[in-house]
Parts: sequence; structure tokens; C-alpha cells
Amino acid sequence: MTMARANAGTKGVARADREGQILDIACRAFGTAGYASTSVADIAEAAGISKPLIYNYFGSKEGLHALCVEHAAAVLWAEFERSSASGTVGLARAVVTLDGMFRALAPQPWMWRLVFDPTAPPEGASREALAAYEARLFTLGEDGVSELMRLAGNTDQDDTSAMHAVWESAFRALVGWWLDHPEVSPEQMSQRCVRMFSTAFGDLDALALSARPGDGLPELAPHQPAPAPPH
Amino acid sequence: MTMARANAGTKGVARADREGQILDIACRAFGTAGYASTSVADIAEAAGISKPLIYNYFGSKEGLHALCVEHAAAVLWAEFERSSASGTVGLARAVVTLDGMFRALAPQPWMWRLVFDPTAPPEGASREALAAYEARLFTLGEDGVSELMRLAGNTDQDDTSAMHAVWESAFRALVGWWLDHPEVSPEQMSQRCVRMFSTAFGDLDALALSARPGDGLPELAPHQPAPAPPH
DNA sequence: CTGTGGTAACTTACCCGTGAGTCATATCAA
DNA sequence: TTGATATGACTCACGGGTAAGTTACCACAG
Repeated sequence: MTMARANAGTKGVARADREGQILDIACRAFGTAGYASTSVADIAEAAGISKPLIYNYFGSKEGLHALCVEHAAAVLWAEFERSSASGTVGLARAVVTLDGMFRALAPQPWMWRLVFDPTAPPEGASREALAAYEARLFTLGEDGVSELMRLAGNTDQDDTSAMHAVWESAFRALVGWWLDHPEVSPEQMSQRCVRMFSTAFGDLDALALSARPGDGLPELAPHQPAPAPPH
Repeated sequence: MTMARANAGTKGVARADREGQILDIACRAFGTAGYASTSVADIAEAAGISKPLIYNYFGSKEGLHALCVEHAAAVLWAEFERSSASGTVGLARAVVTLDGMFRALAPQPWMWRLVFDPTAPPEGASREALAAYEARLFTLGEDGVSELMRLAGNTDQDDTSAMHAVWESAFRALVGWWLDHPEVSPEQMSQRCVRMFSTAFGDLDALALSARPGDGLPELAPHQPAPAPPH
């Protein structure tokens, strides 16, 4: 489509264009079928080119995968950072983070599995590319969780660590549930999250839920007044 | 060790004994390294026998894996059933279920990964062996969650479905955290869970936490009086 | 008590499909 | 001619699965 300035001695598509095109296809393939069950030949066929071209440009399957992961992580983590800088705290920040993730993922849902792929090689370039991002995310989450735990009167180190694990797991479960229900819009899903948090922890408004209007977060609308919260 | 009725023309170890031995080794191997990264040759070597013997006795890698999964699922699900029949309800039942799982897993922690192995074949004998168990577990969990949701005033179908996903995910996260901390005893971990639930949802005694004494569940001992619960 | 046949247990050496990675070569713009 | 894009045809390692043979033990005939 775009010719993008073919260099001297160039036949066919310019390298930069081709690389971008391959990368895009590879992201979808790895993110849809997983690393292990995606062969380089598959990607080449999907991209309408031959296998050696991929090796010419990316060196190895893992090299290509590393770039895909890098790309996906950059997109998703930018969203995490944005949420963490939104000025909200506590459960409100959790909701904001989820909402941002739904919106970021809506046009390219495969990015999720690309980053959290259990069949990805346990060590190597792509893993190391993720490590830095994960460390950053870990501190973000740990901070938020430990803050909430402190407010609730529990300062135990290991309790906080375990609670953090639960939070990350719950986060993934919510995103996973949403990915399994493609007919649900990000807005609807965010509202569902608000309702669920409200159901689990009682009225959120009482807990410093101060999402600023115009932030993209839909108005908080609990499903029901919840006449009998669990606590 | 046991000679187990040697039939005519029998050399070496009797088939039943050998099968049990191989199965045991295979459970550990699959449960430790995962299905995908465990080769039949690995298992044969670990068992001190040759590869064809495994094929003689189990037919295929997947046949062997199916038996391992069946065994592990039977053990773990028996524990689930036991918990569900313990007469507790709500969050107390959650704690009882977790406690039972910690105790069941303590002597053979690899059983966990055997059942929840993301690298296991997505279809085939082992998957079908799990399907029935999973269906049963699903209804157990869904019932408990929907009961709690109803108490909290939320009867939305999809909210319940998503909350169930979160609960299962949280359950796995807690077990996973424990497996990552081998120095923590099941008793300690159960107490940690009680503390965490208490921290998240407020004092549990107020919520029909009626674990019967002598049930094996340690006495409930919240970390701190939690002077300022989240709600 | 001996040898001889039958069978279960077990192994060595192989087949073969799959998929990562490579090499020599072809095409075409400048 | 040169150099960048591009490919058909290949090598190779790995792992699931198999064919054919070997060993040890028991039963029983002589």
C-alpha cells in the first residue's frame, strides 16, 4: 500500500515496510495460537512470503518473538503507567487500570496472550524483554496492594505478597473473562467490574473512589443498591 | 519388594508393579516439568527402564499422561468433594476448601501442576478425563459464588460468571503462592488465608464462619483486630 | 534332574514426521 | 555491475512410535 521510499537496488517491498508487515502478522499468530504451536512457516504463509525472508530479517524464531513481545509489552505497559499516573488510589485505581486495559485491548485482543503466553520459551531474548516490564508492574501492583492492606490493618509482609498474587490473578481472570465474551464492550465490562467490586467490598464511593470525570471512565453505576453488603 | 504373584514365564518385575512404578515417576515428571517438555525417554530414564516398555504398557505418551491426570484429579477432587460436604457455607467453605487442598498437596505438590498444565494437549484422552471433574468443580464453585453474590444483592448472571472466574483464579493464585513458598506449612497457609479474607472482607466471624472444631482446620486467628476494615 | 518349549519382561536399533535454520540462486532497480 | 529483495530445496536435531530380538523364569516330558 505505502511505497515508503524504496532504496537503491530495491526490488519488491522495502525492508522497513516488510518488517512491519511481518511483525504485525507474527503478533497475531503468536498471540492467537501461542508461541509453541506457531511455526515460522505458518507466519511466512500468512504474510504471503517465504520462510528464509523471515530469517534474513529477524535471525530466528525467538528473535521475531522477542520483537513481538517487546511491542505488545510497550503498548500494555504504557497503559499501566497511564493508569498509575491517573491520580486515583485504592480500588478506584484498580478500576481505572482495568478500564484502560479493556480499551487498549479492544482493537487488538491478541496482545494479551502474547504477553502472558505459558508456551513461550522460559528463558531467552523474549523473556528478558519482559523481565524489565514485569519488574516495573510488580512494584506498581505491590504498592497499591500494600497500601490497601495497610489501610485494612494488615502489614504482614508475606500476607501482602500473597494478596498481590491474588490481585494479579484476579486481574488476569477479569481480562480473560472479557476476552471470552467478545460481545461485551469495554465500557460494559468496566461497569461490570465496578459492580463486582461493589458487591464484594461494599459501596465503593465510601472508599475514596474519586475517578475524575472526563477521564474516559464511565460513570459509576452499581447494579443494585446492594441492600445487604457482605460486611 | 513385593513379589505380587509371579505367573508362568515371568522375568524381572511383575507388570502391575512396574506399571505403578512408571506411573509414579511419570506423575512427578509431568507435574514438575509439564507435559510438553517431558519426553517419554526422560521418564524411561528416570524409571531406569527403556522406552518401548512404556509403550508396551501404556500405548502412547498421551495414554500415560491420561492415567497420571486421572490419578491426580481423583485425589484432588476427592478433597473438593470432602470440603463441599463439610457443612460449611460461604467464605468459611472457601477456607475449608483451601485448607483441605493444602493438606492434600503437601506430600505431593506436583499433583497441582499435573492437573492445571497449560502445555497439556488441548484435546485427547487426558483432557476428556479432566472434563468430567472440571464440570463437577464448576458447579460446586458456581453454586458457592452465586450464593454469596445473592447475599450481597447481586443476581446478575454474567456478574456471577465473572466472579466465579475471579474466585477460581484467586484460588489458584493462593495455591500457587504456597507452592512457591515450600517452607510454609499447610496450617500456616490456612491461617494466612483466614487473615487475608479477614483483611479483605472484614471480620469473618460475623459472616457465618462456623468451621466446626476438630475438623482439622486450625483455630481462626486474625493477624490483627483490623481497626479500620476497608468497608 | 535335565532339557525343551512357551511366555512374560525387557532392550537395541531403527523409522519417520515435524519444524528450526541454511545455502545457493534468481530477479530486478539503480 | 552491484546490491537489495526474495525463494526453492535442502540439512539437521528432536521426539514419538515400532519391529525384531534377547533374557529369564516356569511347566512339564522323559
